[in-house]
Amino acid sequence: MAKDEGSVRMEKIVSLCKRRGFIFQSSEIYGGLNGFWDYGPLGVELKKNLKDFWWRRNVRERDDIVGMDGSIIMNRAVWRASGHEETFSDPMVDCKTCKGRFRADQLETTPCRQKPSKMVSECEGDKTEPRAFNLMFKSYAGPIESEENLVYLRPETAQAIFVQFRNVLDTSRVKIPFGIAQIGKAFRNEINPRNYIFRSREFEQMEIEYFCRPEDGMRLTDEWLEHRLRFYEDIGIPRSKIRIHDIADGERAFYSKKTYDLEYEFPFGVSELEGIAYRTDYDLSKHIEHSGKPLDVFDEETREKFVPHVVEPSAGVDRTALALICEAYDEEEVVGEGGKSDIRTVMRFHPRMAPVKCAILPLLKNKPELVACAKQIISELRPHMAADYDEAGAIGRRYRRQDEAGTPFCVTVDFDTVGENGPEKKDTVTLRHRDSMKQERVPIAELKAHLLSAIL
RNA sequence: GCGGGUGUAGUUCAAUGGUAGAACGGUAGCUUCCCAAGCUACAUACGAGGGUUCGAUUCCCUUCACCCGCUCCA
Repeated sequence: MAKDEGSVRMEKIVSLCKRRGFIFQSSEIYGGLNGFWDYGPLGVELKKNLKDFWWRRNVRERDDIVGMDGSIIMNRAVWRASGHEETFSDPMVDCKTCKGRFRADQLETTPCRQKPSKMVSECEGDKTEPRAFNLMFKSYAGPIESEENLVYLRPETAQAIFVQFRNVLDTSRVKIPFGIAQIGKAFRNEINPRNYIFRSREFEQMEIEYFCRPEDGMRLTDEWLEHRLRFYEDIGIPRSKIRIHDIADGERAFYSKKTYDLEYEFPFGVSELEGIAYRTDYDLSKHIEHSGKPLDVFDEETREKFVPHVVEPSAGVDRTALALICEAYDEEEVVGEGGKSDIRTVMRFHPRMAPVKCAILPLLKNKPELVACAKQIISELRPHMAADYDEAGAIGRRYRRQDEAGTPFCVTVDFDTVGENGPEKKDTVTLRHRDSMKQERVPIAELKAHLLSAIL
């Protein structure tokens, strides 16, 4: 069967990610582990840029959102209250006819609800395939592997925010409406991880729980939608590549009154990057019920207490990083001076997301004055941005290397820079632009400001 | 989870029942080199385990991983 365009493109992207050190298979030398991935030197920079920018936009640049960083392992009661422990149990089969739910391994011994003379495995009911609901990884806190010590790796980051709601409210002088933001790992024991890093068993989320008055929930959900779409544009994912999926009544989680999924057109299909869910007061109410603690707030206007409602924009870090990679990947035909053409592979990251912002290249490595000058320049840039130094091979080869890494700027130090060809061009360098391949002459003194303005 | 496919240097591929070649890439050196294809040298691979065999990268089995389709995605 012929491979479709998306598969071919995806294979090229996967290959480049390995070749250039964006993404590796976890524990690869031992054969890997299904559903787990590592980020290499370039990948970790990309992911860090994404998280840092998200944090800047949603925490640092706003006065109504504060951050926190919850532990991955929490008291088991958290997951009882949230409903995860109950819902994520053993593989279950639902019967659409009698509405019963049965353990898949007990179908032969469980009587049918409607025809108790028959077992579930024999009745006529329209049954689903067995579904494994318990997606939570288990471990034990403490040396004894006992039921009392059982803990879960969190399957979502949100609960850490809900259970610390009171502490944040009491210590940070925030007032409704306000949000708590968090970036962190979550774990789901997915039955079949798929699509490269898109669905993995260990992943990172960046999400906000935005607490508000009940009457503001719907409006704020729409406001967050716009805000989040702007974010994606600001990291280089155009609005035209994002599909907004307004989840219909009946398809949403039962506690949600409104949910938007933001989906990106990946080469393997349109898939979710982020969900913006109006979760009402479901989560806080559940924790009030289970913990017995007052998680409501006092309304100065109405002189009444109420449980805040919450709007949750929840984005997948790894999925967004993959979207950045997919969006950036480009091949273009370049015709050289001799009429010879070749394919240039270039990662067109937004400069703000690019793993390396700038590469400093001495034209020749066996000329000490060029090398010394280049090293001086990079030492001045390094406190301000990720910069790379490369002296190996022909200059054109080095440009192409940086193209595959997605480095937006290359700075070349040549004999003019060190004043060998007269004083006019002394202390200037060639600034080469990744996307256009155009070059300009820039004074070294202006370099830092020039680059910083482009990558902010 | 089911079905199909694929596993050989970093990547993309080749060959072979007698322990493997290439291209690109990488490293080192040469080079007044500004868009990969100038020169020289070097390094690097049969996913793992078991079986058949005098001998297995090749055949068989198991397993792991990846890809495609279905399923699933509280």
